[in-house]
Amino acid sequence: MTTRQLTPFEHILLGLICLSPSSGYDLKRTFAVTPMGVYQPSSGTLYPALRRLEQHGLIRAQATDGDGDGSARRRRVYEPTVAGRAAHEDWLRTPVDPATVATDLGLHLMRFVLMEQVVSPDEVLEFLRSFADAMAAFTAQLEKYAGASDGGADGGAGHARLALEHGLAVHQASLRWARDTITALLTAP
Amino acid sequence: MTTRQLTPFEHILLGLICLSPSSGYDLKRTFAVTPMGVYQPSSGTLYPALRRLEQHGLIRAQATDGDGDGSARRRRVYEPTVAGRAAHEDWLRTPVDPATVATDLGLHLMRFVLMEQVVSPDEVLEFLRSFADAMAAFTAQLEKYAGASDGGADGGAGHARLALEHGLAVHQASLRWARDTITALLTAP
DNA sequence: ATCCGCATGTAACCCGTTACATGATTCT
DNA sequence: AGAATCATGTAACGGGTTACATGCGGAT
Repeated sequence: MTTRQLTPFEHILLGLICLSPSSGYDLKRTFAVTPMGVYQPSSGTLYPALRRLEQHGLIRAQATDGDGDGSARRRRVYEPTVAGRAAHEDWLRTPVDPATVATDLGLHLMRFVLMEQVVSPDEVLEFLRSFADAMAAFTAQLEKYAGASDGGADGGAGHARLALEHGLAVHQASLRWARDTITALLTAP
Repeated sequence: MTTRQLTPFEHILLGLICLSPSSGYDLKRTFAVTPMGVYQPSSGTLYPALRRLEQHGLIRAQATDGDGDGSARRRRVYEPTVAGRAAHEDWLRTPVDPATVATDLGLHLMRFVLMEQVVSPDEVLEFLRSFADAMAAFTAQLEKYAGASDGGADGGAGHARLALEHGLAVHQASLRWARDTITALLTAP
């Protein structure tokens, strides 16, 4: 089986199911209630994605147990298979790609969240260090742009320049967070 | 004509063409060279999008002028039509939707960049104020989450909590930028 | 003469969005 | 009984990604 690689969304679903077995509706509520609710997957996105994960053999619907009484509401509660857990941990351990750290910022944060209690604290620190390095390189790149535009025709007060400073401020905040988090994880267990 | 509304990418292309007439390749280079190069549109994205804009009557290929000599390289340089400029300015003037300010952060920044010299300084300030208000509401929401998780089972040191603080830091930086930019635009012409 | 960069496209594939459809269960 | 919520789906549509195709111009 060629196992075409999963989409980010599928990876996140798999991760949430590894966290605790869930039905599609559970996952929907998770997105709705938690701070990651900035993204609200629709039924048309969610259920087909779960089916794909199932067909790849990464998750399995818990036997609703066709017990005699039909009282139980029709629910498909998924749990990870062995291959599913392995794929998820592989994903968590994927090295940080400096080229994607700015575009896929939220995805990296999701990885960090899902790493808890799955990979070792050392690996978490290694992840954060790579993340910080990539972010530092990115902000340096932006600063180079800013420096270059200093002698520009518009004197450097145009909207483009201001927007550049927004990017700089935001990513510097991200970088600062990463460094603070590293030290926080080092001092406190 | 029903004029189905444009995608964000199409809006940005239209805006760049309004800035200065460009060919597809010019636009590609623009994305490659400028700080917005975080997104690198492929040919398969760019050229069909330009054709769609053309079919909507928003841009028009400058007559390459079928002059006698075939020396000129085959290039399609687009310029905005009257309807195109109107659509672009309408887009720039679209009120800030608080619900999308966090998810479509980059898009709002692009709007700000393209506003320069197209809409009035007053409108720019109004945009920034709406943006700042929406961002303030968003950070307040995140702070509410953070406060609620204080008494959580994990004591509030888990990765989820840390990731929440990342979001808070980043969006607070964005908010600070908006406020600083407002005052900067007020003091300096 | 050849290779690399310019310049524009096309086609398959697939995922996400939107909207609609369908039942079962609990609440009032 | 009727409404709202739970719960899972399907179908059409459109756009982005990837990969491939093509042809001309200048450089070595």
